[in-house]
Parts: sequence; structure tokens; C-alpha cells
Amino acid sequence: MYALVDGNNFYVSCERVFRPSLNGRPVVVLSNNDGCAIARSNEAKDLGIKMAAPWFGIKHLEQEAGLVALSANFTLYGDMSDRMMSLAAGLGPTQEIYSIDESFIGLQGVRGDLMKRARTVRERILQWVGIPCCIGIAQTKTLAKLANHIAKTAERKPGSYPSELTQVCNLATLPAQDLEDVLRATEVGAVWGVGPRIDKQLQEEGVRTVLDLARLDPATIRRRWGVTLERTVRELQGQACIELDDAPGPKQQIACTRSFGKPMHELAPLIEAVSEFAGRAAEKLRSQKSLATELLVFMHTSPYRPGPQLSRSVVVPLRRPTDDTLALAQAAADGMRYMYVPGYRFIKAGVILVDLQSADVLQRELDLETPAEDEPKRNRSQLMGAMDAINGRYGKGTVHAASTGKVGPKRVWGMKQERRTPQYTTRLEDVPVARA
DNA sequence: TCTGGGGTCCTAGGACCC
DNA sequence: TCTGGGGTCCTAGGACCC
Repeated sequence: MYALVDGNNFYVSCERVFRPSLNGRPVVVLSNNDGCAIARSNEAKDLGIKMAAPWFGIKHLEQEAGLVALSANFTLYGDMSDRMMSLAAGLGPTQEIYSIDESFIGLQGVRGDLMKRARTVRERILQWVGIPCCIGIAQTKTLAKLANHIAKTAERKPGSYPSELTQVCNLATLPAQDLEDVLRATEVGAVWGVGPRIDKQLQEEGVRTVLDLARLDPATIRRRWGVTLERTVRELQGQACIELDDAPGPKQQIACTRSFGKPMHELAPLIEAVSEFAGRAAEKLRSQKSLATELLVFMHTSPYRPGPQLSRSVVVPLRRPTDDTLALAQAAADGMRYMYVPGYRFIKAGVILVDLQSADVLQRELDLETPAEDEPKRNRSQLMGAMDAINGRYGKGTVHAASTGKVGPKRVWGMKQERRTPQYTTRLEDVPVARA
């Protein structure tokens, strides 16, 4: 038995905690570069704003409908997420943090009234953290996701489902006939694992509702769509195929990619940008105690704009597996120099560290390394440790590779973030002050 | 006339997730 | 003027092995 705890309109809800005046108003949170909407309040959804709608296309709603748009404040959301997750963990013995705003809870061995317990956790998260959330409960993770979807929809659109399914929805205790009705009332595209592509194919086959999908034969599904969808169907039928992963391993790849505030056509700022991206990726790499053996650099022009298009990438092999910011920044800069061609307006670039391995099992080089040659390497890793400590204490980018250029909001390739809110919970200067 | 069978590893691309 | 970022898993096909 599983529960899924999921924050409602999470980023918007985080902002509302510190600006209650946003309650009841249409609010969106914009992606990096203020490009498009990545979170919407219910009021914004009611205005017809779609997920990932480009900002320039909905900006007119500021004037016409009182829409409020905020730049994404991921530092704030990450901190609020930690608080919410620690309370959600109280629902059962195991927890898988699945994304910034949702976690699965394993409910094995939980006794007593599950509904009551879930409502208590929900109330506690609302009161202590300020985030409204919904909880879905069922025999499998896919059904728990579905239950959560139903709990949310029932709350947002009264009448769409029986009212007792709002906020906390337990499909496991629903009588068979009621369960069927609920599955019949839910579109197949709402199922976890059914994306736009498969949704379209299923529709063409006449599979429109979750009930239609749940009644299909798993073997047929496997032949036509593969094991992934087969698992989904079995999970809808109550057979658990996807286990709770409460101790995920280290990441297999680490990326840092950004769109620029404006197109770049010269080499120098592109080198600065990818050097910085490599440095950020290296920090993440060190924090999970991994080493990279290869680094991929890419850049491309905007597919939305007219003019010549170009997309290039290059894999830079590293001489030995490393987590060193300077080595990775150098490799990224080399890769950029290698693939750069003048005459294009590049809108995005990035660095992806691939082929990661554990820092504990570093293979040394045969016969080439004497203790004397080890010395500078040890110094280098101490340098990285010092860098991480300083940046941890005084803020990101306090010390960085010189190749990233002068850090600051003025740099030519920097992001547009015109509507950023304060880091209420993680910067002393930004902590709200209460007046008597 | 006619040329095996069984396996692993790697990669690129596609699909999905939030 | 203007369209995000960071991941995962699966599959097919090719290279290679004995």
C-alpha cells in the first residue's frame, strides 16, 4: 500500500506563504529567463493558462485579469520542500522523495485509520509549512498517483468526483462499483506513464478512459507498446510492479544548462558561460562523491526564431576521472572553442557530465604516478573542498574559476529574472520581519 | 546450391516524469 | 523582443566475441 503526498501548485503555494495577498489571485511562476509559466495557481488555470505557456503570450493578462507573474526562486522552493518532506515522512515507515513537491510513502505495517492519519498529516503540512497538499492512497504507486490526481481534481472542480474523495483519496477502500465509476470518469492521459504520444495512440484505438486502459490485456500492450506501458496497466489492475525507492543511488549524469537572456554570437561569452556551467556541475558532482570521465558541451540557436539554425555538441574525454572545477571548466572551454562557428545567434548552451563513477574506486594510472606526482592532486582536492566550504558559507559563486569571467547580474549572457522574490528562508537579510 | 548460433556491450533516439 | 531545466528508463541496431 502506498500514499502519494503532493503539494498543490507548489511553487505558487510557496510564494503565497510569504505574500498572503496573492491568495485568491491568478499567479504564475516563470521558468528561468522568465520564459514560460511552470506553475499556475487555480485562478491562473481558470484563465486558461496552459503549462509551459510562453510569458509573452499571456503577459496581456496582467492588465486584463490581474495576473501576477514571479520569477522562479528555486532556493526558496527547495527549502520549503525539505520542510514539507520531513512532515510527509510521518505518514509511514518509508519515503521516496520523487520530486520537489511529491513523495511516495510506503504504508506497510501502518495500523489504525489510514484516512484519519492522512488527514492529520495534510493538516500539519498546511499549518506548519503553509503548503496545501493532497494525498492519494492505493495498492500500487500508479494507483496512488491516480488517487492523488482525483483528490486534487475533486477539490478544484466540485462535482467532478464524489465529494468524499477531495484532498485525501483512498482508492483501496472504495467499493468495486464506485472504483469503476471513478476510473471511467478519468481520462487516460491522466495516468502516470501515459504521455502525449501514447495518449494519442490509445485514443486512436478507442481507449479513452482509465477504465478502458485497465481492462486491456497486458500481453497485447507489451507487443504494441513495450514493457513500460505493460507495467502501468498491471499497476492499474492492482499488481504492484514499481517498487518504492527510498535510497536512490548517485545520479548517472549531472547537467547544467541555461538559455541566455539574449542571443550570443561571439565566442568569448560562450566560453565564460560553459566554464561556469561546468563549475556548477562539478559542485553537484563533488556533493555526491562522484567523478566524471567525460563531459558533453552543447549549444544551439533558437528554433522559434527565423534565421540560420545550428545545433552542435561535442564530447570531451577527460584525461582521468575528475571532480575538479578547474579541469572541468577547462574541458568545457576547449569543447566550446572546438565546436564554435561564427555567424549564428546562440540562445542556449550547457554542460552535461556523463559516465560518472564513484570517487571511492578511482583507478590509478599504471606506473606513472609516484607519490610526488600525487602531491599536487591532493592539494587540488583540498582546494576544491575549501571552495565548496567558502561558497557554502558566503553564497554561490563567491569563489570560482577565472575563466567564468566576472560574476554578477551584469554579465552579457546572464539570465533574465525581473520578478524574483526574496530568499525568505535561506538568507538572513531576506527573512521577513514581524511587527507588533 | 551452398556460409551458424548465441551472447554481450555500447550508442542513439524516443518516450516519459516533474 | 519573447518559448525551462534536469532527470530516468527502454529499445533497436551495430560491433564484437567465441
